[in-house]
Amino acid sequence: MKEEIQKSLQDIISGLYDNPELNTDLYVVHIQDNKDKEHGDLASNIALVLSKPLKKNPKEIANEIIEQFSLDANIIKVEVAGPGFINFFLSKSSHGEVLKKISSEKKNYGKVQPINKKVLIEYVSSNPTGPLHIGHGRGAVFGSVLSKLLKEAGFEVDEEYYVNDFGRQMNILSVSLWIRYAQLFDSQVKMLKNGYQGEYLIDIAKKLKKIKSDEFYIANKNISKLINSDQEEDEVFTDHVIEIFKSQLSKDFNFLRDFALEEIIDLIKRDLLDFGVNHNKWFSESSLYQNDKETESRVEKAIQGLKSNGFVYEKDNAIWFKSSDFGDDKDRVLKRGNGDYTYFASDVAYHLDKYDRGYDRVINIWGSDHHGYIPRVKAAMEANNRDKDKLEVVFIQFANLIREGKKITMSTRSGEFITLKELIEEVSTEAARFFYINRKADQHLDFDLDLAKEQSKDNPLYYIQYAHARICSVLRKSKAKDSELDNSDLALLDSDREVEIQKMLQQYPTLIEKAALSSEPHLICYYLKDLASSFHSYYNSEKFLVEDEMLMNSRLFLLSGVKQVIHNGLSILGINAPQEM
RNA sequence: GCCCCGUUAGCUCAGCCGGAUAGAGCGCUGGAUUCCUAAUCCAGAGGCCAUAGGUUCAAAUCCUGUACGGGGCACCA
Repeated sequence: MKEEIQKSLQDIISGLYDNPELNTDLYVVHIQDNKDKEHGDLASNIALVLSKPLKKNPKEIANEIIEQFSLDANIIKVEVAGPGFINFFLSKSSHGEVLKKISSEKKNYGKVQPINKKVLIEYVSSNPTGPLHIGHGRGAVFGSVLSKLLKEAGFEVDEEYYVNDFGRQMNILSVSLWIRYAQLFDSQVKMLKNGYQGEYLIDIAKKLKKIKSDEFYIANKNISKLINSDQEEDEVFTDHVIEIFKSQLSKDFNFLRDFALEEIIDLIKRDLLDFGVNHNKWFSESSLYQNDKETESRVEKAIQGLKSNGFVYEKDNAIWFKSSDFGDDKDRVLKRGNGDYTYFASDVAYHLDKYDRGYDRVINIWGSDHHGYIPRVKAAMEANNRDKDKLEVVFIQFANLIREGKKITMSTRSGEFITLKELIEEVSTEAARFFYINRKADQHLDFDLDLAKEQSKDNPLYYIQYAHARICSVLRKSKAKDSELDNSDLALLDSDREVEIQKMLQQYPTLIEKAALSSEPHLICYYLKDLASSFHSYYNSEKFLVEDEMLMNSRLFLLSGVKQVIHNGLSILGINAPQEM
């Protein structure tokens, strides 16, 4: 309906005012939904916009336009109001079209035809050194909902997890695992101060013991003494221990590392799956460093690319990238003085790889603490002759957990964090997903654990789900068949509440499109709350199982539309719409 | 110092690609259930949209400054 009005207005103004001085194609007619019923259903501000270029009174323009506008069965009245708005009044029966559409499209209502565009969303990508904790939860939900949303908007989506399985932290993880393992034989062995303290490594150590018995321990027993001499958090000492381990265990050290890595990734994958998060691609950082006999690794190639464009230099034994040439605060190190590549070096190679895989959009979902990181990555893309604007980064602000009105404090040090798994066990996957996504991503979020568990209208998720369950219940009792509802008389749905609900249902596809384009899935939550609220009002004001079968069927038809849209919206959030509660 | 983000009802927050009288939930006050799920609904009170300018026919919305609050600025990952 909007599109039709827009088109005919566009035709009218180009007919009336188009001339060599004024190209009316430049003025896009905007049609808005009106809040106030007095103003009709839809309105256009085009006369106000054209007032200046035409040097004419907007009301006069509006009147000229509506003279040319022809009414039909759906658009029953048009008028000029206020400073020059053109208001459109729709017939009550015209609102019912949306119900037929929903009824025929069902799950696909709101879905856009494939647009043949590919998008890569990289998210979570937490270090594989321990299980996911609640700090990762928000990004995880956001990424998975955005993925569903973009699929709904017609994109082909890949969801990727970048595994940081390279470098020093992997070594520390291996050492930590060995210590946990050694502790199974000698409880006197102490964990490194800088080691990974979490208990999950004990479980993994037990598994290791099952496979290797005491083999690794006996052969390297002497290291325990060295470790126990660790008294303070000294990075140099930690590196020293790593070196000893590497030389003494040699091949076994790699085994240890691979074993720990595999176990932890397994843990992460299980947690994500329980949380409704499904990455279809897992990208290993260390693969960027593999080189075939003939070619250099992707990291070396990436640096070579920067170098050949003249943006690399050497200083203090390190290799630097001149990111300051592209607006970054300062230059960044690619390869440290000790010969190690930095994380940034990996990231340059990784992003080049993403670009070269042929996506139309590349989206990163990062914790907001990484925002200072954008300039250098974009600089690296630019320096490699790639379009820096292709990379979109969404920042996720941290979430606080609130219990009994108070913030729960955590320290990631020493492993005292609440895991994602514990959160899910406490409040359920669905509540956790909803509460994480319910707020704009770049805003602080207070996650109220008590509210998430509450079963009342104060809990917005229950409120929405309850609306769905209530409708299911009515439909069950009515025993009405879909085919009967399809033939109901839509003109009977003419009360204010009924019209309002039909309008809301009509807005759903626009909402999905908007949420997808702006990467703002929280809009779905707000929409669903509004829709549920309108339904609950309606439910309390009308009776549905009435004698008059035509009336009953038309009302039930409306309810089934609401039900379908709640279902579709929740499914994008990865949340179930219950038949009963 | 530099860079992000915020400031809207007592509280928690929507709205922000400019549109007509600024919204929701909680809390507060008062009401609704012989009936399809009261896990619900209805009504009322409650606002200089931080502040000062600017752009515009029109600003909570766009631009600039200021104040206050949160976060970030590694040869870490």
